Amino acid sequence: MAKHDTDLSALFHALADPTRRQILTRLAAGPAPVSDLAEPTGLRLPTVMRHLSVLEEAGLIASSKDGRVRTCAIVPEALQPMQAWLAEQRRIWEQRLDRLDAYVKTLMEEKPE
Amino acid sequence: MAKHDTDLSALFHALADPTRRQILTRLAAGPAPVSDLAEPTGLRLPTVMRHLSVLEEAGLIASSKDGRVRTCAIVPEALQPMQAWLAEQRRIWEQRLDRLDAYVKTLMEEKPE
DNA sequence: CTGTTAGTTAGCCTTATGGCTAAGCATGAC
DNA sequence: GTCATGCTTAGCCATAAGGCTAACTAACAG
Repeated sequence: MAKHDTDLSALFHALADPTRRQILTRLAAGPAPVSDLAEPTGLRLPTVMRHLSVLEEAGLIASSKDGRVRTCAIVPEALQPMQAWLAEQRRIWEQRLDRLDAYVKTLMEEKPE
Repeated sequence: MAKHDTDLSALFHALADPTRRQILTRLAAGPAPVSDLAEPTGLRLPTVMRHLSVLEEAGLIASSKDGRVRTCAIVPEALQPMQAWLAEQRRIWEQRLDRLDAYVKTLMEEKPE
């Protein structure tokens, strides 16, 4: 599979955790040091550190240390690959929507589980 | 956290696996039985079955059994929550883009790792 | 220099994930 | 009935994920 597949996996995986999405939302309000990010999660620093490195490896955040304080910030372009994937899928999926719509409903009525 | 947070986690998690994305892409071409989905993955049936149930629990596919054949189909609306989350994030993130843009670049130059 | 503050690293624990084989259970073909 | 087919279930294994504590390092503050 192509390289951007790896990117997508890392991206989706990073976003699959509520704590990490919480951190991102917090960072949307502006850059913040690690401790500030940790506080509202109720988790310990080392745990948050790992969430941060997952986010950073996925390219969703960038960070830099000034003195003993590490400041983190979101990287807005990071969502782009996902945006692209989503747009492509919706394009394909919706081409078949009419055909599928009734069909899927039939499936779900026949056998909900 | 809200209920749709659980949904989002399940959704992102389901999409984080390349095999599962491959299956979805295959299904975009139209409904298919389990065996047909398994074949191009090179994985064993039970393994594929588990991928399918992850996809189904995330609401991304629906399936029904006719005789001994289970047919699977995508559920296009399933991407909607993700689409909504993405749109919202991009909205917030990009509000700060000007301010952040230069800042993040500074961070990354200072300390790439 | 001593003490606090902010991260960091190392290492442990438990659960989840992703793969497998082997065996089971329907259904459809003979 | 018997047998192949298509899915299902059970259970094993290795690795990854997400949490923790404890101990260490690097700045400031006095």
